[in-house]
Amino acid sequence: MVKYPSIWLMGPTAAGKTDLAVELVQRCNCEIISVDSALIYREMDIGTAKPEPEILAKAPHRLIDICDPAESYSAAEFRADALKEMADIRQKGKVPLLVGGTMMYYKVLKEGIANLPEADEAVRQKLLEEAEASGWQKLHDRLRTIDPVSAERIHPNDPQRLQRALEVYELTGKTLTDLWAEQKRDVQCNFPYQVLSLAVAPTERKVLHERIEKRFRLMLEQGFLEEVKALKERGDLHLNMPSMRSVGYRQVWQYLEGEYDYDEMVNRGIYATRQLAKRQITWLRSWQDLEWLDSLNPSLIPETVQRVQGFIEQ
RNA sequence: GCCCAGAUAGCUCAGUCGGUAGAGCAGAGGAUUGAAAAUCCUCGUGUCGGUGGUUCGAUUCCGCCUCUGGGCA
Repeated sequence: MVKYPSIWLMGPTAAGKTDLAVELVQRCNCEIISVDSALIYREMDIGTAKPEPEILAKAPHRLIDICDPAESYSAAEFRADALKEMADIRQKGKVPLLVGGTMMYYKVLKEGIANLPEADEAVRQKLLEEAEASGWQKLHDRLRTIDPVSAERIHPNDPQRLQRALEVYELTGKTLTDLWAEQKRDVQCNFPYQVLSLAVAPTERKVLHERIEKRFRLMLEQGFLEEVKALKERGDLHLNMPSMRSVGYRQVWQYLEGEYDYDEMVNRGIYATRQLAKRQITWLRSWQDLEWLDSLNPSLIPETVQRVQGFIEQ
């Protein structure tokens, strides 16, 4: 099978992915696809560190501003959307440059995803009510009887996965374990791209922490509070929606609700961002064939341009 | 100047009726299949402010000192 080239620029939040991508897209024959579960939302610009309109004008990003904050999106939808965008870019004779920090999206894009039912609000609500009435442990016990393999893997304290496993069974009558086995059997995951996996990050964690703090404070100066206030005033958004659970948005929302004072909100926002970065790095540590780039390397841009051009030409 | 209350993990604090101590937060490591910026798991040695005394043994009791709150002058 012919494999087309694609560049994946990964890395933790605040590492400088966007800046590097903007340089690459201007010097190499590629187009950007955003791989970011928060940039998909309209009306969420400051807190997501969405590139400015002027930047987007010279370096267009696909898959940003594709959802309303009241909507939810998923890794499976991302896979379909990204494959479409990649094919489109390829047909223009260019190379897809995927940029972002949502590691699960990358994983699902490359490895495929089982044919599972999509989220069902009614079923989720029912399971949630059951859990509130008799506890998640009860639901975990039930999962153990219908799908012991999944029950072994999913911790009783992990409501999200527990709810999902039971939801899938409720909707299909099949267990997650069986459906995953079907996915393996099908092996229809013919991902037609060769990937250059790059990850940007400062070598030292301390440096990343400083950048995160500085950026969060800058967001507040740029009017992050007002942005969240406006979202809150729409009246149709809630803290249990994926959009409003995003790092920073959740903490500002809770501050606006009076749950804690301003300084506490700033601290919590910074902590949440650092913790996000840590989880992203955990994904990257086990990523196959990853090439690390140092955010602080003074010749980061020319070296990366050269690496990317070399990859595209081969 | 006097009186009272504190001083224990990076932060906020609990505790030891005398046998060298533990929570939350932070931090670190890990997991990750339609919410993934989500959700979850694991990880706690620190001159218990300093210094003398009592004691087999003091972070714990007593004295003095230093610092921080609060009160009285």
